[in-house]
Amino acid sequence: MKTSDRILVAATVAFGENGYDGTSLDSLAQELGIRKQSILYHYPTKEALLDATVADAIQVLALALSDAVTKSGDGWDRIEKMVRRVFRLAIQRPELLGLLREVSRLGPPALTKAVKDFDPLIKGATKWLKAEMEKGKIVESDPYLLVLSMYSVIMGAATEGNLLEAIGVQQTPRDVVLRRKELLRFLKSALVPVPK
Amino acid sequence: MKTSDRILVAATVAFGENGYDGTSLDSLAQELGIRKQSILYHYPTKEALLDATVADAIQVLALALSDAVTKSGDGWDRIEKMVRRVFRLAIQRPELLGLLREVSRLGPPALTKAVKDFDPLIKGATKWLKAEMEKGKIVESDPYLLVLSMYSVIMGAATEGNLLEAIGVQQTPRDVVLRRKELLRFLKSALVPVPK
DNA sequence: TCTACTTTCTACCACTTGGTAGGCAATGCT
DNA sequence: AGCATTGCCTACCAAGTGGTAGAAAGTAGA
Repeated sequence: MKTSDRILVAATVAFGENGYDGTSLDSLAQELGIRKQSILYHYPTKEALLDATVADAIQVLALALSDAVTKSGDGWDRIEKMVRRVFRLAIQRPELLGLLREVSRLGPPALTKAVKDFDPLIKGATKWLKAEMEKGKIVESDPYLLVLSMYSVIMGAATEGNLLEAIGVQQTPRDVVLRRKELLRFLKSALVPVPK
Repeated sequence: MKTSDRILVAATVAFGENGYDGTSLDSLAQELGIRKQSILYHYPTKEALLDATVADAIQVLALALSDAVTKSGDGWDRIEKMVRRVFRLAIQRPELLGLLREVSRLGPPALTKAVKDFDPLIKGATKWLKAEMEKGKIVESDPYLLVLSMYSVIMGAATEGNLLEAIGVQQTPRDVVLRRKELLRFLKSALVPVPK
């Protein structure tokens, strides 16, 4: 693995879990067994490193989502597959979603760039939801607000490992499955029209 | 207002918006027009200051919730009033919820203490939900998971001001009301049993 | 082998961090 | 008045911050 990629991965984990301000280039370098100046060779500033991790995280997320889209039908089936896919990502690489949340807290300029990368995804989802609503497969409502609601639900459920641990909630795979199931029931009852 | 209280308020805002690591005692002091050492007189360490802000935030939140409880009936009415109350808090003092989210990211030891303060609230809510389920006023499901789901939904909706702003979503009072309405519809369809 | 280029390193630097030591004025009690 | 306590201050400090300058080591092509 190339050094620049190793740095990227380690930085994503560190920024996602300890926050941007909570991560020093020195500690990052130590973790990687290199000097801080080697990091600054590949990424000229700490902020540039952050931008790179965010762009990468969004790309990974977009890939996962488009993968779920191609492998799903329409209506509720697609939403369910997307949620499952994101949950899998949240389990395999929790730092990715943590990083995105961190960026939204940091605000501009990092957030502005991130949103630019993310916008096509949101636009696509909104358009698709609108079409599904017209077909009667999804409950009529503001699709934009719906995307945002779903985003926050999924993000919340996927990034609360720390909190759950502190509360004393078990974190076995079985429990994660249960929580995902509950979340899906939640979403389904809110999105799927009641057959008359 | 006592200096120690002024420090507490300013620290809550700063920790909630810029994060714990993103807030320096110097900048905090400058904002208040005092010296850093005056802060350290009232709160011996930065961590002690954090603990104080968290304890205060939880107390405010608990008060708001118990207020909503006393002014509400049962079943869905109570949930709706609680959500409205939390939303009002999120608009008036967004830093409070931001701080709680920050603490859950920071992990122990701050999180451990916070959870200890928070636990009675969760326990109470769980117990109440259970009773309502038995009365058939709320959909049957794991009350514990339900509390957590609701927590993340509300928290997400309430703390995403930054993100919405970056996306370009309007933030006028009217828009906030719309989002709250959408969230309530979301929760209601998931929680209230369909009358047969 | 010489040379050009890439990569990583050592050596610094100015600045900021949380925290200590101790002084000094105001306040209130005896 | 004398005196202790409270509250805020100045003066420091050791450690850590992101970042610069430039040397050394490897690598590949001529």
